[in-house]
Amino acid sequence: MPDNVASKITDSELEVMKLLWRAKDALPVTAIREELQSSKGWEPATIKTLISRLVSKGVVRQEKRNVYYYSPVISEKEYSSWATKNLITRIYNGKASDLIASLVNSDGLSQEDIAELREMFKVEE
Amino acid sequence: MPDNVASKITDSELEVMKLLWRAKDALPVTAIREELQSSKGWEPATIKTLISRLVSKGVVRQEKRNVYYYSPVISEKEYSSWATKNLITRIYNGKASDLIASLVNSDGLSQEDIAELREMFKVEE
DNA sequence: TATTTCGGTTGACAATTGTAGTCTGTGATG
DNA sequence: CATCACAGACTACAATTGTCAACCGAAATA
Repeated sequence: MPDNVASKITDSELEVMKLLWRAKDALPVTAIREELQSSKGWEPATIKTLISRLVSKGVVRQEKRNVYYYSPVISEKEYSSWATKNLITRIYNGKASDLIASLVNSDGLSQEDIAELREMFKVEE
Repeated sequence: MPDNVASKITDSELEVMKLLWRAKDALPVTAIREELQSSKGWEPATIKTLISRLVSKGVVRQEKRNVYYYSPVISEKEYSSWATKNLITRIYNGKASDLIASLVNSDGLSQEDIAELREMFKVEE
């Protein structure tokens, strides 16, 4: 998750990553194409480009079988926590609690979220 | 804060915004240049470009005096809460509490942060 | 007033991103 | 076996981004 890796996952590429993360196993292009073609309306060429770029960026691995099978090199958790820390660094001066305060003060939390958070931060030790 | 506005503030541009947010009043290029030239090592030309782009994007306003004075159209709070919600939508499936859970599970929070959060989510009613 | 300085505008240029077409070889199918 | 479909590699191309230079007119200064 160094900057030079995860930061380079672009919006479109992220859609591919999400699909790979959802899959438990490596996927052939066929499967990737099938899903993204209908869900995103992308041409097969577009999907192939995105996959290649992810491979060159080193965030997707390809295993040779009959045909290449693709799987993520970085996990969704790694990526999302990296992206979150990145946001905190960039716009909350590194203070995670500022981020959360901002959520609280800008109606960014649903009742449900709040309930879960109460649970999460209950003093339990 | 509509997508089409805030989403277009790029990394370099954000540095300019931060400076404008810090200033209580509108600033002339001189002031902006002075600060960013040393802090960021940018050429005056670069700084002028960034300002112009922010103006065309509608996130910075220019007031004509002897010389233009620049001030932010969107506040830092608006921007940061927009950016946060954007992150939540893009990578946490819209669940703010997932973001926070990710912070908790990835050592993204200092002891201090946690203390503040306990305070924040204490069941108080 | 002649000269210097610099704000504002325009242009530039490489790298990245979003989106897609082409070509070639090989495995699937008739 | 002949043909087809498609995976993979390469090319394309406009828009955006990061950086900056050049020019022009006005303000400051000598």
